[in-house]
Amino acid sequence: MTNAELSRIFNEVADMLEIEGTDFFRVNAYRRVARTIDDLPSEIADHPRDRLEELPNVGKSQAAKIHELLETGRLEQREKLAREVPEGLLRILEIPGTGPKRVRQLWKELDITSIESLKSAIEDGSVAELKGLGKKTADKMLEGIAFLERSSGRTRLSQAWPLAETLCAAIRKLPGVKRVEAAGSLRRGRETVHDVDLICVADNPPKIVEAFTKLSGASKVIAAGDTKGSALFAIGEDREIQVDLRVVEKDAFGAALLYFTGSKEHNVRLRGMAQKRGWTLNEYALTEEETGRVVASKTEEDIYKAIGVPWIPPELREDRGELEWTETPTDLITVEDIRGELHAHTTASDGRHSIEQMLEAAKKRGYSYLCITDHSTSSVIANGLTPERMAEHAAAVRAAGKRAKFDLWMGSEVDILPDGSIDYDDETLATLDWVIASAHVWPQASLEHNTERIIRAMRNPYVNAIGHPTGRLLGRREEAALDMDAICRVAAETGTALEINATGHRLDLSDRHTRLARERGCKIVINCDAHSIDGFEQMRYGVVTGRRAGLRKDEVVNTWPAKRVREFVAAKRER
DNA sequence: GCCGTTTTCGGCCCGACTGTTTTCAGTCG
Repeated sequence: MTNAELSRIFNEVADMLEIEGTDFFRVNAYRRVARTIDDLPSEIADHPRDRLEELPNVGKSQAAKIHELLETGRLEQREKLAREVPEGLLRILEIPGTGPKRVRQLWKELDITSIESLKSAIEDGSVAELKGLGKKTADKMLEGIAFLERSSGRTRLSQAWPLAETLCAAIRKLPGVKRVEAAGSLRRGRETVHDVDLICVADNPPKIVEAFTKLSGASKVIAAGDTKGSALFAIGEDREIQVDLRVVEKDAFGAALLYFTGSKEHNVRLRGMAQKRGWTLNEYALTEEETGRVVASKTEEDIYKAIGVPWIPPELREDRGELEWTETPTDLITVEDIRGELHAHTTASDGRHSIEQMLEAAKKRGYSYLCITDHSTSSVIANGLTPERMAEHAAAVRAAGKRAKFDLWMGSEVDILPDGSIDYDDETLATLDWVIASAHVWPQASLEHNTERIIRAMRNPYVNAIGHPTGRLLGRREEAALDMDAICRVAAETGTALEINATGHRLDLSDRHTRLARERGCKIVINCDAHSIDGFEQMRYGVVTGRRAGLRKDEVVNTWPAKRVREFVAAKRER
């Protein structure tokens, strides 16, 4: 049983307990276990069973449940709950604005156990007659159902980030606005976000909230108060995402930014540390409890400093030990550290732009090198290059680099075939400056087979990096079953870099796997896998993913000068 | 149900907003 499956079960048990009316804190304990499991870099099935209790938020009782699930694939408690709580209620719980109390009320008083029966009960007016509800609440539920049906799950960072930028720019132009920044999971760089949180300082808060709800792209206003507004905004062709704007006092900006950036767990711990000093921390300020004196509030730095911890970069605010740091790391990877792109396609295979156009785009970004890595023979759909076409392409690439006086490299994104062999022979590979090996098709195979396939590729002396190692596509395809620990060990041993593919729908490696790779001493390369000149813009998504793993500049191959990258390639070939 | 430089029991975040309420409950983040 995988971590993802276990975590889903614990969350499901939490939902069912909550609908049953269980004490909130007990319910929350299950959610915390789910999160702990979700965060683990390695499979919990491989953990020593007698040490489960050492995991945070896992006590005796939860350890026994994990054990039961791993041993039998079942959980007695969950099955008992499932007999009591109809499955459809879990779906109803997902409707925005509908929480456990309402779900329980609908169930007990109207015997509603599915979205369908809820819809008809709303339409015949019986929901509106329930105590504490009315027509407005019922109508909101209908809208919530519609929202649920057209926006499945979370939105990719690469979709939410540009929207946040557009909205911030528009809000900055409103009269009286002093400052506006994105907070929330978007600021923390999570691969997907649930909503967008914006924090704003302005002269006339209610006016700004109102103007915000009328911005272009706002499709529905959910709330508009004196200091807070919520609206749905269109994203892409058929998606919407909720955006919350909070207007705060100038002096409270730091406290608000900290509070609304989260994570919840980071904030809870930070508040605990403040409490030990007799202070309280909320979205307005860090305050001395007895006197009400404001200790700090204007900037995040002030607040952290007062509490006695260094400023923590947002991407690392996940309560994974960061509050025990004595100083802020100064060498965490940034977009400015990136010196070149080592994964780019041209019209020779499936890219949209020519060698020259890609070269110009790289130059424009201030890169000092670029490697052209078109597909190999087997990627037929991507117009992969036969060795003969590849040789011609290489000549064109090298000539273009010479003409432009730019350090343009010839490489390949070569397919890892199902048996782990490489699509070009060694003689062909030896002509290249840099080789990324990627698995593009994942035939149904065991974890052992998949792992062996990647490891075999890494043992090839000409393979310098593994592209998008797990093959996942956010919201569309699960990562392949792989023993990532073993892969990281062999990557470190053979001098093969693992890629963080920065493409918005990949982010593969994930932050979690990047953390594991760091622990195993692997080198990382952050690539845009650019299929057009716009593709280079995605670098920031890869970089924040790395930052979430605590990735340092020196651990990232393409922050190095070209000479050092060439030495990295040469070192593996000489082994 | 977990956790502990305040503790093995008693906390565990709490304020904004909405709707249905005449003083508050539910939801959300």
